[in-house]
Formats: sequence, C-alpha cells, structure tokens
Amino acid sequence: MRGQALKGHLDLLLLAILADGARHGYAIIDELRLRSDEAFDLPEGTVYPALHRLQKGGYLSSEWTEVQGRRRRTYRLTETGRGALGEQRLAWNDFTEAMSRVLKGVPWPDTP
Amino acid sequence: MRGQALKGHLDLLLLAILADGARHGYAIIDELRLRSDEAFDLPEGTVYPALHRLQKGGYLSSEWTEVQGRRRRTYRLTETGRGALGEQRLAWNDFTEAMSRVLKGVPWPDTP
DNA sequence: CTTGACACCTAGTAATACATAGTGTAGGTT
DNA sequence: AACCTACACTATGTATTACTAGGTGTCAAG
Repeated sequence: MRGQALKGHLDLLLLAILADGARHGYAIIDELRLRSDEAFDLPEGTVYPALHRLQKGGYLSSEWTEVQGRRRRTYRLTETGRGALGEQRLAWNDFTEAMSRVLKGVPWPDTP
Repeated sequence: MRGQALKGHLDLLLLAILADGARHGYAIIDELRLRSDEAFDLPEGTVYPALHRLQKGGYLSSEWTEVQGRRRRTYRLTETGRGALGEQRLAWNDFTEAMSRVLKGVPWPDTP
C-alpha cells in the first residue's frame, strides 16, 4: 500500500486504535498492522511524530512506564480526542460516499 | 469538506471524470462538484496544477480549442491514464477496506 | 557476542492541496 | 459607458505531513 494514500487519515487511524484502550507507540504499530490485515505497516518515523502532534493538539495524553527494563510511552485518548475521533469518522464517511458518487459512473476495465 | 482529506486521491478523481470523455479544466471542476453532490468544490489553484502534473506524467493529453472567443485547454485520457485509473481505483478499494477493518471495532458515540 | 526484536527519538526531504494574485473574454445590468 | 459576474487559464508561494534515514538503548536467543 502506497503510504501517500493515508495522507490526512493517519490521525483517524491512530485515534481509532486508542479508542479501545491505552497503548504505547510500538504496540499501536503492531495493532494497526494486525487489524488492517498487513495493509498498514507504518514506519516508526511516521507514527511517533504523529503521536506527538496529536498530544500537542490535546487529543492524547501520555505517561512513561517501565516494563522489563524497557521504557514505554503509553498514550491515551483525551475527551477532546474521543470527540475528534467521532468527527473524523463522520468526515471519513462523507468523504468515501462522495468518492463513490464520483466513481460510480466509471466502468471497470473489461467488465461489461 | 476539508480538502486535506483528498491528499493523494485527487488524481483518481480527475482521471475518473475524464473517463467518460474529454473535458476542459473548468468543466472538470463543475462536473466534480455536480457528481459529488457539492462535496468536492475544488479551487482552480488545486485542479489546474494537478492537470499539468498528470499530463506531464503521460496520463493525459491536451489540446487548445477556441469556443466563443474563449480559449480552452481540453484534456483527454491517454491509454496510460486509463490504466492508471484502473490501478488507482483498485488501490482506493484496498485502502477503504483496510480503513474499514481498523474502524470496525470502534464503537460510535451513544450508539449501543 | 552478535543478531534481532523491542522501544523510542529527531532532522531533513518530497509530495501536494491550497491560497493568492494575475490575465483576458463574454454577456448582462444599471 | 461603466461595472460586475461567470467563464477560463496561469504562476508563485506556503503549509501540512508521511516518510527516509539516522541515532540511542534494552533484552533474549543463537
């Protein structure tokens, strides 16, 4: 999957993963890969800055934890973040529906 | 609709509009607005550069025409462009399906 | 004792939608 | 005649953002 595709939709994915509980960055990457059936296999350099951005925007809170000698930063949805998740999900729905309308008239190659 | 959302998907939209016949830039904008039910109301500064980019990439050809004193650049899908349309449509399908899988587990607010 | 998985970070790059401003025609209104 | 709106295209600059590429460090397995 070419990453360009998720421009503007990464935040929604991250918020969605965090909707069912706090997770640390690496685990978020794993969960995204798992839930998307390998489609989203995001590099750390994509996810970590995005998490920082979301926290800076007030959508996430985070805290350091230490598990077996490894430090982890665990992220959690704020109320603002939960609200944004709902909004972005609606926006995603609108977007896909608009895309569908445009794409509807277009015939597929060699399908009569 | 926040335009950021269509990052990476604008090309698909333009190719789709041109799939059922040649059109000039302004008409493409109109058609996009019409087919998307007002959701995609793109500024000229978005569409024209994108058309130039697509032509440069070999996906479109263009020719000048003069209609009632107004010059128009009419764009047409090339064979390469038609191929790209098919590919990008498949990629779009894959993308939305992956998004759905990730979003599936997430409960909507106040819907039990 | 080296490799690989785990776990984080930052600086820089590339792509690209959009804002802004400019050029010019046609047709209608006042 | 002057003005405005829709039509129609162009160029330049900016902001966002996913990604690349590098770096730090821990732990377990071979």
